[in-house]
Amino acid sequence: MEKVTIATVARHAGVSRQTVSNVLNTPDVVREETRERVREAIAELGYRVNQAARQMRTGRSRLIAVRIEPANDGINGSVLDRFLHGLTDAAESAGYRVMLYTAGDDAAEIATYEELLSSYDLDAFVLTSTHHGDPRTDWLATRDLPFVTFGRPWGAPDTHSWVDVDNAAGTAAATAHLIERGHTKIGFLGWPAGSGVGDARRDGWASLTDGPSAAVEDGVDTGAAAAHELITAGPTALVCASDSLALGALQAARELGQDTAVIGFDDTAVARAIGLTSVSQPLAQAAGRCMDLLRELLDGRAPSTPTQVLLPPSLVLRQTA
Amino acid sequence: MEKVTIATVARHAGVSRQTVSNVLNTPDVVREETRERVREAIAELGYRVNQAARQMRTGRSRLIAVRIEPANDGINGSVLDRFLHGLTDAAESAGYRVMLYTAGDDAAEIATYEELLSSYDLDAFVLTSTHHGDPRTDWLATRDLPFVTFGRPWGAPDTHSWVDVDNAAGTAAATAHLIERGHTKIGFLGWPAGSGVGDARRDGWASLTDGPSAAVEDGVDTGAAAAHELITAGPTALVCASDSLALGALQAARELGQDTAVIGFDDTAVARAIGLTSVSQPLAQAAGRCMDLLRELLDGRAPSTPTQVLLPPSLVLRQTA
DNA sequence: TACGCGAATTTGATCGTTCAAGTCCTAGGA
DNA sequence: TCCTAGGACTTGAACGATCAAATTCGCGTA
Repeated sequence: MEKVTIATVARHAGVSRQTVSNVLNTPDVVREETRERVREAIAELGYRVNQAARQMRTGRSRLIAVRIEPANDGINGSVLDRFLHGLTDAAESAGYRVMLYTAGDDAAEIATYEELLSSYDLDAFVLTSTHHGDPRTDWLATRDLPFVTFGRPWGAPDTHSWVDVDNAAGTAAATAHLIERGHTKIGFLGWPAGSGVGDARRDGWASLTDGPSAAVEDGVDTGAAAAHELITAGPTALVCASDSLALGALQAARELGQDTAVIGFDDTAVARAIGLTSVSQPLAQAAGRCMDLLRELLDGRAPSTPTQVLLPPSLVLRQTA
Repeated sequence: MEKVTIATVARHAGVSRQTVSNVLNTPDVVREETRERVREAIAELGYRVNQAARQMRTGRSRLIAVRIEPANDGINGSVLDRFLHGLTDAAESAGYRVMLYTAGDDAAEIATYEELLSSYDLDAFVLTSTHHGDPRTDWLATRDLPFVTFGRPWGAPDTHSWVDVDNAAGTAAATAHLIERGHTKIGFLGWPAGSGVGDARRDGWASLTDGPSAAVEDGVDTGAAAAHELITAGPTALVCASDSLALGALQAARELGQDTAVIGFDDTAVARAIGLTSVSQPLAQAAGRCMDLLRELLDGRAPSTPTQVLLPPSLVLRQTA
């Protein structure tokens, strides 16, 4: 079977190239009868738009770029994995495709933007792992390029659209659940102050109770050590900022012979494996919303002020709480 | 800054468009002096090839497609994640980019191939999760499309190039390590016969010893139950087909008050988190080799018979063995 | 001196689509 | 009857690269 182009379809339907193009891009300017005839021809011939040709003329590629990060060293792998899957899904149904790239640091990433834009005419970017003083958003914003971040702009004004998970709501839900179960002394095991995410997770817990708390770097061992001390202070339950810390807490409780209730964060594979109750981020949903925001930007129907979406996480109940 | 095309460069260097194109694609036909002059102009203007235009003429996109799977329900998340990262990296340094797609089943995936080929002129595919009677490889092979699988064609002849990890060598290394540590009665906890990967992992263990063994569906609970029985049969060490099973085995050993040595497979986040000794797949390396094979195919310098690459996994020693 | 040959470079056509500027046709108003 | 308006559709040009064929330029040889 030889190549089917817009000209083939046109000939087959007895119209001109442009009319076929119109059926595809601005169907309302074509008479209904003609439109149907062309659509039939398209279906019959199995015609598909050649993106390269379209792109050359319009300058748009229907491609979206996302950075894939090295597998997280810690316990929290596969969060990005799930987000990526959701994004690919959402992009597909919007007629877009996801392209991957890697970059060692922010500067390299910005260089990659230039490359992707000039070589591939990329339509938009989705940024993850936003952090304090992130130079990437500025770079993109200055050039008026469409982008959305998954993660809010920590410490910077909300000058662009973003989607994030409400971390505070997550730990608050966890704390509320423990209170409902009758716990009255609930501790918190988190990270050192300063990271936006970590602070929010602590705040959610602090909004409902005021038990003992500790702050350590993420890790199973650090978590175990801190939990050891914490538990001896008397709480019957611990809310943790990550599954790693929660795992450490469980180990500490076992060593101490205590039946401390423990709740983690991120609902990682580890949590599923060991039956750890954990706060789960709605990653597929977040990806979908990112795509929604991007489409608004790309279709030019974005509101004048950027949109911010904050999604509530859910609590996955298992054995540990 | 306005658009820099090949014509801009040509004007700047005082040559024709075609000469610039030659410098880019077949530098050896251009006189050295001219070549240098053109290269300087390219650098000075920051020129980059427009892939869409190139693609329209050549029919090649320098794009490679990989399917991103829904996050594995089990404990083994992030294996694909790491592979993807490696592939993106390798592709980048070969001048290619990775495009993602999703597909519910093999039929949907084949439909996606058609779409990707006709709309985006995809250059090649990397397939993961190969399985018995995989229709995808046949479809691609019949159409003479370049592809490589990560995972060998289970039960089918080696008619295409593939890269895989030597599962048997992995469990053999684990077993050898246990023997070296003085264990004489080493059991195996694996999956029901029939899956290529699972059988290979069992074979590796069986090649060095002949302790008791069990076969159950993957999972922490199923693993714990099976290990419970297995351990009472007397082995002082267990080689497991997955980290999930290994985790179950550890739980069983603890319940029984035994200090059974345990080794898992895949070196997942869980293993890292709980200190489980595990067999680690060289995913970045596998991705690199996949890309190597693809380049051979794409450059037309592939040997007449397809290449098969079998990579040895490594044993990551931690506390459990 | 003229000729032929190969290396180096240039010119024109082309890929498949969309944009911009036509053409054609019918209906309605003066 | 003629003119205009506007809806429906068509035509030519252009996007930026590469392919194929043509041209130019030395240089060795008859």
